[in-house]
Amino acid sequence: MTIKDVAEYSGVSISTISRVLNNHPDVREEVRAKVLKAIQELHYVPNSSARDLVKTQSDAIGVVVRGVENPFLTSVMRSIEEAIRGAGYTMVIHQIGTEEDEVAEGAGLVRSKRLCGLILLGGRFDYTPEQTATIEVPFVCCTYTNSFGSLDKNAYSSVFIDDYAEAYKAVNLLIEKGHKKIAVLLGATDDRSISELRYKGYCDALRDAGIQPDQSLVEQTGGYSMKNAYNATERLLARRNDFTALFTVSDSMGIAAIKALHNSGISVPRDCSVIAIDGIEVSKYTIPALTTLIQPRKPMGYEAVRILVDVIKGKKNCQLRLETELREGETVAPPKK
Amino acid sequence: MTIKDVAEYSGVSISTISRVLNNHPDVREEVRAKVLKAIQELHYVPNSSARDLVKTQSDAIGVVVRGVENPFLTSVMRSIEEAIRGAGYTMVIHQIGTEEDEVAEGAGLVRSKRLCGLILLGGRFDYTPEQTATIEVPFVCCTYTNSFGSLDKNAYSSVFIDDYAEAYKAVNLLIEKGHKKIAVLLGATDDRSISELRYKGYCDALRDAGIQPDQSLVEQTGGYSMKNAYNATERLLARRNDFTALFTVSDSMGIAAIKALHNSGISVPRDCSVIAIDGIEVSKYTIPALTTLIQPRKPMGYEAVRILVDVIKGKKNCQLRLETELREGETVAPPKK
DNA sequence: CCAAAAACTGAAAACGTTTTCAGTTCCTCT
DNA sequence: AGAGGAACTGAAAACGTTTTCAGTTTTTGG
Repeated sequence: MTIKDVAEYSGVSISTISRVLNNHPDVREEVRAKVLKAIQELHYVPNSSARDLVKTQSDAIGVVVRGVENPFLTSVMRSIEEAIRGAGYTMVIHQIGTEEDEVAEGAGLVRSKRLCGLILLGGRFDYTPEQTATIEVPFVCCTYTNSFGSLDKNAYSSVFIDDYAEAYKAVNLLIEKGHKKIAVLLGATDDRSISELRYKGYCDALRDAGIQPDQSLVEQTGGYSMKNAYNATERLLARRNDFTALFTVSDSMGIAAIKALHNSGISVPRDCSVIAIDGIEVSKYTIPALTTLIQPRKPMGYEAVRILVDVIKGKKNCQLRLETELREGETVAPPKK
Repeated sequence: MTIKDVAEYSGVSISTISRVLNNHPDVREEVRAKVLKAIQELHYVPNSSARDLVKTQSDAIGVVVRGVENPFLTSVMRSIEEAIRGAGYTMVIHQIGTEEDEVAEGAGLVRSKRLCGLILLGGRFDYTPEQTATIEVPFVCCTYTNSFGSLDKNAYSSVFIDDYAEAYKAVNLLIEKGHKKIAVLLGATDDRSISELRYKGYCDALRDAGIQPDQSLVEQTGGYSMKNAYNATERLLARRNDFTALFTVSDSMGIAAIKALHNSGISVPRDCSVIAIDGIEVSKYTIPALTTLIQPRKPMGYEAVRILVDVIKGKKNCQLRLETELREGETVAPPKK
């Protein structure tokens, strides 16, 4: 069942069928109707391989995602899929492990699958111009800080939150409640810029409040899994048990930390407040419900795709910063005195 | 950069390059080495559109997933992606809404993207022979009961758990602890077979213990979201508040139900025990940790892909039943007095 | 009513592979 | 040394589209 069959069936040439399929204006309304009817009746479906071949590009958008163990990213992925499908494209997905591969794998995908665009989801983003040049199609970096450092703004697009400012906001909220000994759970050591920036936000919030940051209140989880966060909290507790509040860089980490605190007989928020960043669904239903800065997951995905499609269609690259919104849960309270 | 360039560069014909690329035996070792070197040096990447066109099939496996709001499915999806990538295929993903579309959308995908196989993830599975015939490639149904009813066993493959037996197991566990008034939270009304079968398992477990099932202890959530489950629990509580245990058909629902119970002043497990089916990561870290029957998520995804690839390569269809494993959490206790 | 423009249509080339078929070269065995 | 076969290679067709270019029909304006 090819375009040729449709042509014969409806008594016009192959070219006309193709024109109808691609909404070219040069087709008489009458002919168009006839062709559409034929397509219907024959249950014809165009062969996208053939189309891609001549167009030298497919309608597939690649999504390279790093750190799928974080449910927050899964959630963004879902909205990306919706948006991609809504825009008439196809989504090809690719999870990756270590960060270094990210660009390289993405570039490989683009070349072999003739992708028309790429979304890099979940990693840091401070690639070199050489690295980004290997990606030959428009791409959007989604979630997490955009480090504008080495790259020409017009070379890429991104949708992101300001990790520094959001961390500052979260920690400041704890300070406003009266907390002074505030611990922090940072992510993997390999996602430099995110942890670095959020750590910087944490430190600056403390300093601006006249509190000297204390290294022994800082713990690296070494990965975004809940298990890692649980263990990190135990390490932290083994070292210090006098902090009255804890800031974690993801909701998952926050939930695991609360469990670890609980298992050590520390009640949240009575003995220790907890605040996180992400705003995943489940953290509304934990006991106590997590207080967190909600990242706009849906908009993040939608905007990433919208921007990508725009750039594919010829518009300029663009960088979009989104803001979090506080969701007051039940894990933040003033410190006991 | 095409195969032609590689041919010229290495001084052999196009056909030979193709043979090297496809590991045909008829190439002298010396020539093969020369060609591979050329490919390396030119950074040649084959154009899969062209390849797919002549092969009349791509290397893409479609995954049609229904009910992504359930984190359990997301988790299976991840293992599917890993397996697909590991087997050298590409994953094309497609979320769908209502069940009726499932087969139709899948079939459409197959035809237009020339998929070489399909995985139907998360829905019930009692399609008619006519429906399945529209899918022209091998496919595997993954997760949830296989209703062998109308279909020839050789027409499809599946990886599933026995919803009836697992529900029976869960409820029986509560009965063994001494519970008699056991409520149940069922899923959406439109996923007939799953809810039906799990409901049947629930009823039979009760009857076998000499307890008459009671309609007023049964509540439909009308969807797998946590919000739905929370609301359903409130409806249930408005009607009855004398049940001592609750069985929910997913972990997410269990977590939301516990929150609803908690907010009504009912403590789990002191006043009410809860057991669920799924075994997602986060339910280990809730307070209290959820007692649940773990579905083997990783094996489920891996096996689905393994079977699919086998069938693509010519093996017979196969139906694989997996078993759950109990994870003792902190939400099940004997009833008060 | 004619010329020119506009609207529409078809033939054929092109996209980059795989694969068949027909060689050609190189062994191996008598 | 020559025949027969094995091993290897290349030319060309085919896959199903899109698109260019040229041709035909229809419409418009004078």
